[in-house]
Amino acid sequence: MARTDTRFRQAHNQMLDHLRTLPHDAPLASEVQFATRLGVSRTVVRAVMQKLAADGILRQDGRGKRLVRAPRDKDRLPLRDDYIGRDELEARFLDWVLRFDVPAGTALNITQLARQFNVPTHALQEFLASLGQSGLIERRPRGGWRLLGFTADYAVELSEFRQVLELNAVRSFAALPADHPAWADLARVRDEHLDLLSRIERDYHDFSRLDGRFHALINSVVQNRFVAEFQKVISLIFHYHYQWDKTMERFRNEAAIGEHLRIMTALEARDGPAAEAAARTHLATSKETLLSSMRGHHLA
Amino acid sequence: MARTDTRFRQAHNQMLDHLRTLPHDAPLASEVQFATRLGVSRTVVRAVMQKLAADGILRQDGRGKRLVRAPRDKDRLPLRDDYIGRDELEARFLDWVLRFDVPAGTALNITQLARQFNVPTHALQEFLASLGQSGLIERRPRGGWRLLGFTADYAVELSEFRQVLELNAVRSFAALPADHPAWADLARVRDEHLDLLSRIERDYHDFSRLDGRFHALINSVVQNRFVAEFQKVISLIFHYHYQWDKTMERFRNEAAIGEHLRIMTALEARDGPAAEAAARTHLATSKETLLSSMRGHHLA
DNA sequence: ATTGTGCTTTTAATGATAAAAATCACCGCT
DNA sequence: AGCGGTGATTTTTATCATTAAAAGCACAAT
Repeated sequence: MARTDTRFRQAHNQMLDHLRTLPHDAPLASEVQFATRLGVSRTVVRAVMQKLAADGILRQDGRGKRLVRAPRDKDRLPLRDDYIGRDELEARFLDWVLRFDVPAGTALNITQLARQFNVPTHALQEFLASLGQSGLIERRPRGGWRLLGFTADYAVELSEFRQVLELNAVRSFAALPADHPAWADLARVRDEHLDLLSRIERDYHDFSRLDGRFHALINSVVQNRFVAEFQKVISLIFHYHYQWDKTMERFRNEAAIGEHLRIMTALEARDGPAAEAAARTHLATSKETLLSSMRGHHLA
Repeated sequence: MARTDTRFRQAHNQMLDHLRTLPHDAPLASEVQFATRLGVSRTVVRAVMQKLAADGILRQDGRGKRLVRAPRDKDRLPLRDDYIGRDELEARFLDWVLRFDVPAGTALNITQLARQFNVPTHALQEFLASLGQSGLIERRPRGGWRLLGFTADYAVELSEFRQVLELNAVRSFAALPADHPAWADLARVRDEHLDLLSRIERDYHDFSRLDGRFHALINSVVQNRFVAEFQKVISLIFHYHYQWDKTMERFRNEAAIGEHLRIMTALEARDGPAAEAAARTHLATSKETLLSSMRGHHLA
């Protein structure tokens, strides 16, 4: 077969919902209006109209379209469980790779993966291609894909790259003019750190999100699409690993809060070099945590 | 139809070439040996063998395969002009985008582009997806692709990103131990600069390649797959723009050689800060050149 | 002039299909 | 038994025809 008619079915059902709100024998809006309202092309609207006319729900002659009878529940078209979207696919794929510790060098099987993730093979192909630049995946010369895998090497290089980007961001941050809105954000995030620190015993789990916000803030002062793109990969991977390594979690998080605070204090004092040094320390810790988490997971 | 049989045809012709070197009635090697020699799977070898047997060129019963008659020229299978490879596609695509100055926001037409570049639609899809991270291209929500375009913004951000990476590389370079092989490479590249400078009047065109080698050398000391990946994009784009902006080319190149030499002198003196400063100057010039080249091209 | 509809053309997502690779099963020889 | 080979079968992936959806065109009605 070809394209799914999911769009048609959804539009059809939405149209039923709309018709139900209308009084009997009411005149209907134009095709273009419906098209924009439902977010589909006019072709789909026309197909829906025709179906509805055939089912005796409305009558159409030219532009004089009218409601004939109220739609019933059995008029709805069932829609098969749809394919998952791109973001969902990304999440599931990374989860699979990282959680099951797929060995480096594994040849990926498109068909099998496509079934596993419930996507058409094409979508998977495209997804893998888009992952190409992240260095996790490689195209085999004679077709097929190979998972390069999330190795220790990879983690080291990722951390170093992260360090390059983030130290640069810290330097830029320290040089911001006093009236830049980022300073207000920084004060807010600092308070959140202090707040979390006061109740760390109980809520140490909340650190992961705060960590994400902190690094996002630091990097936000560098307006650069390439940096932003990589930041996505980086935060994704670090985020995933934080989820597992539960050893010493409370301790690690408390220490990390301290390191964050030192960076922020130095920044607020406009002391660039001190901020850079503090950031360097923090990133080193972060790298160590990532590596040890990998070692632990690998032995498991 | 399905997969092309290009592989089969190529293997077939290669096999003919091989058979021609053999004496009459000679016994042939095993299928596996041919498979590895021709770089294809055994299935293809068998298909070729069968065809050759059907054409009366060889006789096969079990493992006793023998040459029956020498192959003639008309036994060769014609192979239709094959699809172009990935690198070729990349080159052509960038050439198209940059040279024809395709306006930002243009919706790309897969089918048309596939015809234009002589690739199957699928290959193009995959290529566009792989370009996703480069920020030149965007997936439209309801299918299709949009060219974000090579705008001034893009050039600025690319240059800044390049600066972050390359300054980091320069710092690493200055800190290398004295016995690192990169120092020898540096001396060689420096001599090449001096050499080109002495004959700049005539050979100023040769600078583009030397420039590429210089920056590649600087970045080679950072062993990082992410850096390497981006370096590819960066050098590609800068390379393309160098090709057009012919204004003042001789002057620009001479000046650039001087800037390169200053960086190298500082490096050889192990003066990190001086090298960084020189690199900063050079990258600023480079950025200006790129921007002005774009302005010139845009008005044309 | 604007808004709407009927009809046609174009485009891209999907599944079927065939080529190629990988795997299995078995044989003959040492 | 173990190695090197062939025959047959089973995946697996690149390509293409097909169809839903979008875009475009011409004209009618207000």
